[in-house]
Amino acid sequence: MHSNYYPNIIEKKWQKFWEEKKLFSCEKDEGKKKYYLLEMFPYTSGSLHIGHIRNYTIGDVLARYKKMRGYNVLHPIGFDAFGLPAENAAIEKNIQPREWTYRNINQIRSQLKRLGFSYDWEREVITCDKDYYKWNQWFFLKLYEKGLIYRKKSAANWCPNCQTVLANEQVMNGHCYRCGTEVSIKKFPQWFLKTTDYAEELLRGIENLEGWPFAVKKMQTNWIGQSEGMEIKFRLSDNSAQIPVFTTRPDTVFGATYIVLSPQHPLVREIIKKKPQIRGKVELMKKDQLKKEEIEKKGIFSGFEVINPVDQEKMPLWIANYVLVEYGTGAIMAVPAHDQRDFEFAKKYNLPIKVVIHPSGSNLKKDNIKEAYTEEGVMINSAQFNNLTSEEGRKEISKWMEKEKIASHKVNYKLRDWCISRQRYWGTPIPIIHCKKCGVLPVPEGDLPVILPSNVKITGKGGSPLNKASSFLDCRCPQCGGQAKRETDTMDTFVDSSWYFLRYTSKNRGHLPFDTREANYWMPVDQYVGGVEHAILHLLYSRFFTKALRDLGLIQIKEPFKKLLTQGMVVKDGAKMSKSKGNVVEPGKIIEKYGVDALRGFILFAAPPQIDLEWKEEGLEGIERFLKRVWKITVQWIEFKNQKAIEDSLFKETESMRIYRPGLKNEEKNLQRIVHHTIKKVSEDIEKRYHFNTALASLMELVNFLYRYPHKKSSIYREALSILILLLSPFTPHICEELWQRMGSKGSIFTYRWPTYKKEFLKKEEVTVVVQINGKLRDKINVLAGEKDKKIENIALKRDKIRKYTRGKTVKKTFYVPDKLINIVIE
RNA sequence: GCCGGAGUGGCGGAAUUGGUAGACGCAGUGGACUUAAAAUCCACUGGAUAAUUUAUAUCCGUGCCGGUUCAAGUCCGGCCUCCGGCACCA
Repeated sequence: MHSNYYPNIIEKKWQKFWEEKKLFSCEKDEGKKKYYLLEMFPYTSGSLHIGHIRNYTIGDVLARYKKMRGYNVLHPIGFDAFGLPAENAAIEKNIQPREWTYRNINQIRSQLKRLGFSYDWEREVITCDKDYYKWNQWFFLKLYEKGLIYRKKSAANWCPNCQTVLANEQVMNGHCYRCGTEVSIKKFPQWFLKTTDYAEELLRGIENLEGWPFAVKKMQTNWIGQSEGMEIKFRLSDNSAQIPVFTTRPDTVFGATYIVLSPQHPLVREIIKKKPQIRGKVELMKKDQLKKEEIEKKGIFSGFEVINPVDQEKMPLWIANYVLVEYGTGAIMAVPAHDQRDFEFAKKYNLPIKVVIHPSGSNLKKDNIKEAYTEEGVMINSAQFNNLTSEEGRKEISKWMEKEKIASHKVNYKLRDWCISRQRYWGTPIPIIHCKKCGVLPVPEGDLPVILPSNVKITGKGGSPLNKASSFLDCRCPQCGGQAKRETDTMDTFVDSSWYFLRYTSKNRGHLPFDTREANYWMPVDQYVGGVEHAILHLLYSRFFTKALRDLGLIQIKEPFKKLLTQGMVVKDGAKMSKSKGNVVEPGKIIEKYGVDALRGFILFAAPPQIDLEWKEEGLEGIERFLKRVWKITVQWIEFKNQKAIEDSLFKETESMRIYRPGLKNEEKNLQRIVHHTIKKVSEDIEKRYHFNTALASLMELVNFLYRYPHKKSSIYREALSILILLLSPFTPHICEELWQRMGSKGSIFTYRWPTYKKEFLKKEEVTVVVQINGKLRDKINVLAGEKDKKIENIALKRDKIRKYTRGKTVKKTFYVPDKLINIVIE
């Protein structure tokens, strides 16, 4: 046994021990309180970097802590393995995506094991395994049956040279990332999940997510984007068609001076039939609108007129690029006086402006306004609604329009249905068959999984690779038995990650995606830890999936993640660590030099988890120093004792250490108080605030105190030491396990209970009270704790330093904060 | 433009409910140990002024301006800067 601290030796030893003893594998146990801790599983595009390690270290501290608190902890891990990077690697390195992916998985898995995280490896999930993606297909069928999946034409980025679809991140300034050709937009049928069916529930559910960061909830709320208003029916002056429009400002309806259709609005097709001369312009506008950069407003006059149903006024009908077809009704009423966009458009095309809202107390003239007045105000030019405030106007006009049957109340969402089609190889094949005779048919459940063929050539050119794999493509129609073709789209990888947390709950899951009884025991995830970049999509899709699966009767919960912790990035020299910036730190080298515990300690100590972490190697040295100090005082103590004495004195009880004892000497009482204070501080920092940095700081203070403590052979010192090791163990588990065993324990430290503190031992007998004169610190006095304010005042007023200030003045008032501070107000 | 978040020493950060601003650590300075270095240990370490035999004393200080309060990093009003999200959503 070495008397020096060699992290690499002890770390490997205990990692092996934990794995062999299956210390962190868990089973459903109704008699025990469960705790499901989940970290976002790694994407298998390379090896782990410091950011991952930060994520998993945060989770690991919580998992180990909860275990010591007596919870039945589920702490699983897996691999998010489908996706575009594997195809890119296939093209660049001439390697099969599967081979490349599994190589990465093996690499990451061995990294995770070398880091000693407390995972239950028996529950591992790999999303590109057929046993996993089979269930993506199965859910697809179930949701299809329920009418939650449909197919429609939709636009995608298209490279005309490579003849392939591009993901947004493959489009660089409007050009193909591979060949540099200008990217165009192509429309073709794709598969959609009806997330909008759940828009309202997804929105309302946010309110109940008490353990989620406010910022994430806000982002999801904005993303769902609910707005309430009226749908008003305008009609063409020749009565040939109705044009419903959505507005959140029915109070401005008398101010509408023209109506605008999106170029993609269905009515535009009818208009073109009657006015073929605008066809070219409209087609051009449609194309322009699909581009992201387009900002200049452009319009085409349709030649038609529309009647405003509230006053029968006629107004022109325009087609313009600033109206989106996907939102509302694809048409708007334009109120240039009170909407900035309409204002700009009206100015450009010389359209009338009609003021219907005044700022209260001042006048607004249509000829001299420079921008739209979008605030609240008082109504004018609005018939019987004049002189109402805009707020009242909204209510009254809405009521009146509903009565007149010209409008109805409407709630709109920005949230769109989720397009899950990807024209890619490395993903879950969508289980659909296209038959010329029978049409679009789902693959029968018994035929699942539809296996992704291997040895498909990935070239990055000429559409989806599956289109060229005839063994995959050709099949029999499940209905007529004739020749048919398989769907070649694969699923968005976000489908994989929308339910993986359910899969983890069951160990035996051969014939089901997960065991419902297991899922009902373990779910919801009590604590989810991951990057804030997933604040919207992944978390929203998972919430959607959970609700959809609940409606399929597969689970009982409404929300998948009870608490969410979003950790900050790891930065170095002021920039996010990335290969392109050349500031990546190689974790393997750090571990070799300092050990896993020092790396964990640094990550946890340098900043609270929610904020960005600045990588500084000097900081690691500081933690290493601290760990050596812990090592030194413990090993020193062990050397004082013979092994027999250790066994006799220690670890008789598995509950917390005794360190509560009456009749102690002063310095012992001091030690007792500091130990109890540290227990409280560390427990609360972990549990209530995730402030691991301050928890470690208080442990450092305890170590500093123990360093100076004179009676290193006393039993209270031994108890303090063992509590220190227990409190430190979730943060730096390996060194603590080693020291714990050396101190004489037989079992793992993680089978011991977390220490608890007693309030009575937190109290000081003597306290330092700050004396302020008019709020400024002037003196400090040491007094017995719990003294009355009058007594403190008397003592303070007798002090020389204080008399200097009070001489010749009168004391007006004093404020006393018990055992802390007295403020004497003079003159 | 809209919606969030954040600004504290040379640096990372602490101050949890309005009550000693700067815990803990890094870096730095001085000293001990050593033939020497590393390691370790001890002390100091926000700024300014005064004093220095000693102790210290006074003022300033949490992005800026103002307010509330006996007391403000913390609360209120108005700005500035940075970071993140959304963005022609009617």
